Amino acid sequence: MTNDEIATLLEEFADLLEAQDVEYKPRAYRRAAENIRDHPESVETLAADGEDAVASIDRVGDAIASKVVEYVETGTIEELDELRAELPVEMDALTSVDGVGPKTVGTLYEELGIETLDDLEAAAEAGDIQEVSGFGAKTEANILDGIDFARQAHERSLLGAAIPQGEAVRDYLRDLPTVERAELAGSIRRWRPTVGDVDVLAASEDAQAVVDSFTDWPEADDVIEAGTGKASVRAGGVRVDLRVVAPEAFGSALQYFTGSWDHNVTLRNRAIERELKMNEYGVFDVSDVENPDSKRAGERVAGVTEEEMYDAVGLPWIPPELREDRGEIVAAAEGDLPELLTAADVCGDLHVHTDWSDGTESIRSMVEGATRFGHDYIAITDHATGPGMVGGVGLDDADIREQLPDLRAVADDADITVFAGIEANIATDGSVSVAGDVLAELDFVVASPHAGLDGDGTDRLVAAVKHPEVDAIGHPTGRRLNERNGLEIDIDRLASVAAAHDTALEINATPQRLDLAGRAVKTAIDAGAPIVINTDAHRTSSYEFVRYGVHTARRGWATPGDVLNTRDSGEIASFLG
DNA sequence: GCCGTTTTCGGCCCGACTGTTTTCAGTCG
Repeated sequence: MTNDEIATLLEEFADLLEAQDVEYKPRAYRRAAENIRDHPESVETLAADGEDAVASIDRVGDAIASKVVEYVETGTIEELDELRAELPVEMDALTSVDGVGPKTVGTLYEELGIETLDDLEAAAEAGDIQEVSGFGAKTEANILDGIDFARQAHERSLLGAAIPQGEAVRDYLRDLPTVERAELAGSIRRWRPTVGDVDVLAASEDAQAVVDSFTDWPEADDVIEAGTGKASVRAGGVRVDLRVVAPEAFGSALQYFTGSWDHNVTLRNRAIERELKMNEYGVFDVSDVENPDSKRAGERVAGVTEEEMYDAVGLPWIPPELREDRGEIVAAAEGDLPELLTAADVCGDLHVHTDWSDGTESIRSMVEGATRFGHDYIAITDHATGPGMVGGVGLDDADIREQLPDLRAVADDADITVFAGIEANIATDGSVSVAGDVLAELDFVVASPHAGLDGDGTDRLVAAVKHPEVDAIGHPTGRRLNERNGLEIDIDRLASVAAAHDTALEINATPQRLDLAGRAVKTAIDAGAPIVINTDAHRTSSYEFVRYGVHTARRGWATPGDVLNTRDSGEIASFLG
């Protein structure tokens, strides 16, 4: 039972309550759900320790904690079942239709008995929906339009898919003569591993012209809505939201729409303490204002740039990746923000495959590709055979010894340093799939879990960390975004052992993985464990994924000094020696 | 239902857009 599962259940609870016009509770359930989903430990495990342990999670109180424990123990929540019986609808599916929320679902069930997407489609096609009070022909047509999109997976998009789309629309907007500035905003600017949509912000004196050009964007498949200051389109299965603001409010809008929500709440409270009001239009001095509730009351003291916004509340600018309300505002106030690493700091890739295992290119081709990419060194780490290596892609000990002379020969010719390595498998008992004397002949050993990727993996990984020949743990949890959650790991314990044994923990930059995640990276760094950012490239075109790893590291507050492969090849060699 | 260097009771972010409305409700971010 994953945290995500529990969170989804609480969100259904919230929707059902909201459909019945219950006030405030829905928000309480949603905030609890969000914090449970993001909780670093397994909430199922917490629940075994009782309600108090669950209630220790922020925004989770006694009532919700007892429901979570009930769910973990019995597999069901009585009160939720009662709500479902009163409103027996496929809430998740129905609310994924654009413009349909819990209240609409409630009304359509009461009036027309609609329970499923199929019911909804049939009612819309029959013209029944526009007969319901409060609904009209237009609403009915919009619902019909949105059903197909809702049926297609309404999963969140991978950052690796959303970023290229976002950058394309951003650059398209920047090229418009009416646009002064354009930036991505929202979770994509914070580089969250998955995003619900692409948010883009533009500064212009002529909002209507920008909206018109945006809806004409050649890559847009469909226009969802278009107003005077904002518009939404679908492009390649992703929803892209545009907002246009006046140039003098670009900084405040960018700050506001970048979020996170919790970061902005903390920031806004800090503003209130200083008799300031902070919103998407700027920072306003309301110390002399009788009614500060109106949205632009008081003298405007900031808003053109983000730097100005933070400066107005006595803070330095905070990088978007840190804006998750995990202590960044306190750190900023005390001058303790980390000097985050950048893509330019990374000078090598220590996890690369070739056609000796499941890569698509030769050793030489991968080395040349890395050279063109600008790396100073790489480690060739083909798969060793072992659990999870199906179809004979993995190298056995004899294969590894056979590959080694080839590898050394390419290395001798190369313009960059080439380390001879292997990606060994970590079995469920923590053993490593390659003989110790073979590993000892290699320069770099990354050990990774590839099978049995559920349950608690801490002991398993700790055993691998302690192995004398293992230099790094690859994709530690084994998660694949939108597919599987991977191992649960006590990252505190793993990291402290890793620190003691000088074993690096990998941020695997493959967009489907991004493993470790930012929050775990921060814990690992705090414990003193070295981090290594690798692409796990199976072809030369994948070297560019390194930026997703870099920004994941930034989400974990990483400085260049925390990351192994910011060091030059000589320093790497001595780390390995 | 949750939470508190304003608080254990009385508040909960708020503005834009849409569609349906005679002044607003629902959705969304």
